[in-house]
Amino acid sequence: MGIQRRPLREQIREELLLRLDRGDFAAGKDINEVVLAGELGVSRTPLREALITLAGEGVLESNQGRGFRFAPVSSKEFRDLCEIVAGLESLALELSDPAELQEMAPELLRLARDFPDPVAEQSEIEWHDDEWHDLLLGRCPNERLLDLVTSVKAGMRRYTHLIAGEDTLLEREAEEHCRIAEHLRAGDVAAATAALRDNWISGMERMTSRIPVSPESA
Amino acid sequence: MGIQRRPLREQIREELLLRLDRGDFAAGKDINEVVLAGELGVSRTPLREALITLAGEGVLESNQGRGFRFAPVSSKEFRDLCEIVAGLESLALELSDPAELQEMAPELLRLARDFPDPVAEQSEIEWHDDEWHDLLLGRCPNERLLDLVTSVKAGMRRYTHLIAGEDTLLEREAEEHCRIAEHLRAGDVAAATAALRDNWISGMERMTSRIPVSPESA
DNA sequence: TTCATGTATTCTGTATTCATAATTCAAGGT
DNA sequence: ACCTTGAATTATGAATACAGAATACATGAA
Repeated sequence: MGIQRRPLREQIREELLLRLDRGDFAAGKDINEVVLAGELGVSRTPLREALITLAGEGVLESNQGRGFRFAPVSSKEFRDLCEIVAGLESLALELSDPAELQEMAPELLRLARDFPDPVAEQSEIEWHDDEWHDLLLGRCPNERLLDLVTSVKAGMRRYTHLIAGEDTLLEREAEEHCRIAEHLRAGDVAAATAALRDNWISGMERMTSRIPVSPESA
Repeated sequence: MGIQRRPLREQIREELLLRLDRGDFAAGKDINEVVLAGELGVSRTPLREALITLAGEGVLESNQGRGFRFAPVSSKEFRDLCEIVAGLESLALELSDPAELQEMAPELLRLARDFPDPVAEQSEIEWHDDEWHDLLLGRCPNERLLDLVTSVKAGMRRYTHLIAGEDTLLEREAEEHCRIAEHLRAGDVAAATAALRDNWISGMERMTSRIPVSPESA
């Protein structure tokens, strides 16, 4: 094992995203830096650095003099994010080597069928889903594109915990992953790309009804 | 006029991008925070905040214990960035209302023909080009997408000053803008999207020979 | 001469302190 | 009763201080 020596700001960022997944933070709620820094056991400096990073990713908003707040959720923004990720992941697939995609198709199919039990931990399900997408895109030679996908997906984390515990949605997700993998196995990248787009668009529609109306309208 | 009260970190970020356009910084060169903060007349705190933001946008790299450095340029990365921007701008165009696009086509055409003199300031040429693209995409309802485009383009600023002073390139750029605008005027968004993609891809090819070999290979 | 090792210096990463903008609350006036 | 105004409080934005890692340098041994 290697001794991990990473900047606090990165560890803090990840911890905050984890808490976001757990639904710890009320969207739209202002963040008190002193209190949060105390909870995390760090000083305000690296905390603020993490907050600034997250603001850049769209997870937080910052207003002059009023500090940071978790950006309120809205179905509009969620749809926007889905469109972006759909576009980016499709692009990544198009830029990948078709031969390599075909090569890893069986593995993708296996993983898609091996979807975790609906009773499994929510976090495990999400991890499995991320894993699948990461494997799918991993061969894309455009590294910046992959980084960008990761960053945009971080901005979607505010929404993922809203979908918790819907068995039918899970099954459909697994189904769609299978379909994508089968297209790849058949060597039809264009069809796989289209299916991937559908995967995000349908996910968007499935989710959109579950997003509470913006508490901003008050 | 309103009194401007913006965080120092934002002003610093812009100043650094400006200096980048001027080619002030040697790519790959380490940044000395104390020296740079002194030059800018600010303390290290807001400077570091700006550096972290720029690192998130891919303009800078950060290594634990060694601070920040301007990410070295490489034709590989430039191609990656062009692919991304081509994809994002195309997507933005597809998501825009075709009717509105057609409506503003004449304005786009006018601006494209009104390209600045080749003898004009490099900064003015770049400004004009950005302006054109901003106008083209401005009607896209996906705000997050537009923010993302802006952010990715910031990461390309390390490359723009390399193209300075090439008349033929300028002419071709203007030509391509005209073609895109004409497709829009004809109501053919698909053709305009394809032309926009070509605009970035050809820009990539025009530029790629001018990028010095990575000083990293040493 | 060259390589290794110990030491000094430099600079980053983090904590702490300070100044000022924003908010809250209470008192006074309409 | 309600609105305005101003003081007190709170929290952010920025500057400074501090500790430790990384680098450079010099000294000594092979």
